Amino acid sequence: MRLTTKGRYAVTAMLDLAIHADKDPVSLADISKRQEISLSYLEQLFSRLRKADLVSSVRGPGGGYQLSRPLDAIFVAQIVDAVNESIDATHCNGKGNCNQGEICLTHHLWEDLSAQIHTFLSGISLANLVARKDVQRVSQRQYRQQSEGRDNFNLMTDVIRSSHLI
Amino acid sequence: MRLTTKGRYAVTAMLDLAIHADKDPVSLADISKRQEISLSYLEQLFSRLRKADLVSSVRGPGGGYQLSRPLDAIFVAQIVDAVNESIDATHCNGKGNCNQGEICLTHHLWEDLSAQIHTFLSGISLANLVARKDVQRVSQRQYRQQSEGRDNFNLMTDVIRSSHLI
DNA sequence: CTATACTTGACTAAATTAGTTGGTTATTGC
DNA sequence: GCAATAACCAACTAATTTAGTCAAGTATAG
Repeated sequence: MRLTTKGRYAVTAMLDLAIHADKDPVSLADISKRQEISLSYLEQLFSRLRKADLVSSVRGPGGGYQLSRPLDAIFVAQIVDAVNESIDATHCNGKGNCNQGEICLTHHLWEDLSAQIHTFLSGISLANLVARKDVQRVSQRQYRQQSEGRDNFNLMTDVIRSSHLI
Repeated sequence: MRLTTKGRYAVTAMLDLAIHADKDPVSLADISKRQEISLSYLEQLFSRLRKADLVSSVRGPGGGYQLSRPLDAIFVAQIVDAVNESIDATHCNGKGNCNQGEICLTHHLWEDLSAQIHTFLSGISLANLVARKDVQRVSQRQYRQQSEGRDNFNLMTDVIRSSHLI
């Protein structure tokens, strides 16, 4: 799990897609204008998002991209993973021949930590973000709907429960 | 909140420090050998960790670095923040003159998300990691002690409660 | 006085991020 | 059929970040 501006661009673009998609596909040119991300950079990002099966494309005039799944089935972790090469395993990769019996403190630690963050971001869906954004725009308060809020809370407690650190 | 190998190096080095510090300071040369991180790179990292007041230094022979606070008062988020320049605010920074009334979807979204992760990593202390590491080495199971586990769970539920997304 | 080890700064190489250029291919509508 | 649209694709460049090197210092223990 790597977390840089690249991931932010991807999440932002996907959220833009989520917000502006009713039925017709959304062109990258539109996203580019709205979010001020260069078109060609978006092309690179969406190439990966498509390979990760998070979006599907429609060619030709009136074409563009569509989410390939409902809002509540696409999670921030998936988006970030799709555009970032996974973090390199460094040094003694798999071989286990690390120095003086310390048995690779480096690896296990960060990989676990990384998994934690991954699990955390797997708990936040585009639906969550859209809901938050909508409400933020409408009234700045009064979000956290009954059903959505409950589902998310349950989801998060599961995340917590399945974590190893706590 | 940025999350790259740089942060991993810092967390690893700090954990090494936490494990090998009884009373005497630990030299970067030792950490360098054990964790296979170049000495000069460690020097750069510890320069920042010192400025962030996470470690204190002792010069001269037998010198080195010591944690400037107890294990349970140093959190992963602080370490990562210390070595990473904070993520750039991009485009319409503060001015609010974003395009066609969208009022900077980009910012608020990612900054909130970023804050979430920050809060999450603020819940994991060096003490947590050391405990985990110890137990992992001893028996691979049977961690999650009574008291520690409870404290952490409470801490995390607070984190969850204070979050805005869920 | 000397060895140790932190401290500082400038410099370099590699990798990643971000963007550019210049195409091609598929599709729609006239 | 033809023109416009917009996805696709690859190579190339610039900027930034990461990682490491080099070469000075300064403080201190013995």
